[in-house]
Formats: sequence, structure tokens, C-alpha cells
Amino acid sequence: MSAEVKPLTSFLIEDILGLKDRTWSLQRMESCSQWTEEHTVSEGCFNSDMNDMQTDTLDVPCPSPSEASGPSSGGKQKRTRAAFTHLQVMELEKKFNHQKYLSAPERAHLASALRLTETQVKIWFQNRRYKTKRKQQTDFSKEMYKVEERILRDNFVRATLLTSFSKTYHCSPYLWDYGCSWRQTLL
DNA sequence: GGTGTCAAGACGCGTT
DNA sequence: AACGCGTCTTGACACC
Repeated sequence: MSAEVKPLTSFLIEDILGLKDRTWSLQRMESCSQWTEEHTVSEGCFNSDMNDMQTDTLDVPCPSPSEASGPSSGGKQKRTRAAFTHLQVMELEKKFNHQKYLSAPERAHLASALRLTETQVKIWFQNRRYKTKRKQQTDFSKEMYKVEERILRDNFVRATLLTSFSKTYHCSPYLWDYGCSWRQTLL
């Protein structure tokens, strides 16, 4: 790959995926140079069938704590956070958009194709479902807030108009049902 | 330093 | 008992 192309492809992928804020992602894209050389970012870079995926172009993720090598040299071991590559996240998202739950064989298949552990795939889907639910809840809350706000505003306008009307025509709006009706009354 | 994101930990629950 | 799930929290990391 030429030196001019690499940053551009990296930028495109980060821009499309909205992941510009991660410096490690750029570094990881460097190691996916073979992939960026041969493909453009669009639907169908990989076949949806994971059998056809180019697994050799996938970067290896940072080891999770459980996978971290060797016992700690006394005391608590520093927890490390695995950072999945763009390609791994892309494929996971693609699968998630297609189905929210995976069977055991599907999970095993996806895990081996993405070079992740089954647990990592399982946890990713778990977190992804929770994330979706949380977003739906916050969106709903925002919508409800807007509705309530509109109702309050409408009520205020109605009350103001009613007060103005009663003052103008000397009619107590609260006495209409008690014989006042639309007749003028002396207040 | 505060904040947002994300993988993983912790916990309780239901199912087999 | 083992497993997967939902839910919430934690710790690492990046950005401002």
C-alpha cells in the first residue's frame, strides 16, 4: 500500500463509522492494510455468510483480562480493556442488525471468523442489546417530555383565553354549567 | 479534571 | 449445576 492511500482509507472508514475519536483505531487500521488495499468501504465488503470472510485480514484484538498472559506478580492485576477492530465491530454490527440473538453454533462460527472468543461475542451482543434498549428508553423519555410540555403550554393558552373572555364579557366561565351559560352575568 | 464510550465484572433470575 | 440473559457498575481509555 502506498503511503498516500493509507491515511485516506483510514479516514474514510472512521468517518463512516463515526469513530474518529479513537486514536487506537487508526493504529489498528494500519495493520489492516491488506484489507484497505483491496476493498472499499461499502455494503458487501464481506459476504454476509461468514464462511466467505477473509479472516486473515482481521486484526487480533487486545487480550481480555481473562486471556491476559501469566499470573500477576503479586497484588491486583491491572484490568485491560480489549479494543475490537473496526472490521470486527463492523461484522458484529452487521450480524446484530440481522438478528439480535445468536444460537451457540452461530456464536461459535462468528467468534472463530472474527478471531474473538465466544464469550466476547456473547458479551458484545449482550451489551449491544442493552445499549439499544437504553437508547430507546431515552428517546421515549425525550418524546414524552415534549408531549407534556405541549400539553402544559396548550392548557396555559386555553386558560389565558378563558380568563380574557370572562373579563371581556363579564361571565364567569366556571358558572356556565350552573345556569349562567352564555348569558352575561354581573360579577 | 470532567465526561462519554465500551468491554468486562457482578448479581439475580429463569431455564434446562 | 451450568448456562444465558437483563441490568447495573466498574475500570480503561480518549477527547475536551
